[in-house]
Amino acid sequence: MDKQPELCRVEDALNILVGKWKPIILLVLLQEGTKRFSDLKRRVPGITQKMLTNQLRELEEEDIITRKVYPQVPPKVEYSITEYGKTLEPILIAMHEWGTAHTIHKMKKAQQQSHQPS
Amino acid sequence: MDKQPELCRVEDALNILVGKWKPIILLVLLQEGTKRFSDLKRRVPGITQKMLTNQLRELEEEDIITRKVYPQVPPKVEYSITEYGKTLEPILIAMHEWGTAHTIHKMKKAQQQSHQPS
DNA sequence: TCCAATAGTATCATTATGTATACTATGATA
DNA sequence: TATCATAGTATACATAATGATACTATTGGA
Repeated sequence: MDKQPELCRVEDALNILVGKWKPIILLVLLQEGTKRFSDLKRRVPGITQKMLTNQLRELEEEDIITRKVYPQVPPKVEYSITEYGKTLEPILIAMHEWGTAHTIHKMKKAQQQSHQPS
Repeated sequence: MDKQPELCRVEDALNILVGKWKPIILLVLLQEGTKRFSDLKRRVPGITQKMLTNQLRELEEEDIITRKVYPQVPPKVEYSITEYGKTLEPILIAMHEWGTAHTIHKMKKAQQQSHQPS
């Protein structure tokens, strides 16, 4: 009856980390602290306003970041990691390390193949 | 000039872990060992043959799993985690634990909101 | 001769995700 | 009065990911 739902909890972490832009947004906020919208946009080259807004809203919805609006003109909005969001840091770092090692792994594999053609 | 490429290595781990089905496929293979195609299909409810094939091919391409074909009729193909693939286990487990905690976090939040309506 | 079983492909439809571009509000400043 | 800046929203469009369904090859057995 019960289809091993416990195996699928990984998805919950994944859904927060994925989206082409979330990891880098989170790493920037973790490593560099609170940032305003336009600073984030500059810090994440290539992202469109729509996607940045979109990803920030999703992260806010999950309590990973907070959004603070200053009632000024021109507008000022600051985004920060929450304490809860900081609990993701070990995963982010583990993934970052694995990702780096994996990039090297792939380079080595590609080299071997160029030395030993089929 | 250089746009902090090191921040994006997370993506490499992510690209292997994501796809709606990869985490559960990997967890099944890690926890239950070698499995044939049809067993995996049964073990991952809801996946289509196309997606299972697709995800397995991508994992194989990255050296995370191996594919062993037995020249029989009807065909028999076995999939296993590689030693290299096993290096993903800590991340998978960390994500699984975080995901479980996060599910609880969301439940509590939902409860609070039902007790304190706006 | 026809069917069953396994491990797939092939084709098309649907959704999700991402991009491009234009547009808005406000008040300070030129 | 026109222009700038910020933090968006709205709209249309393009591409990629996923899903549903039907189909294939092989050969031992009914």
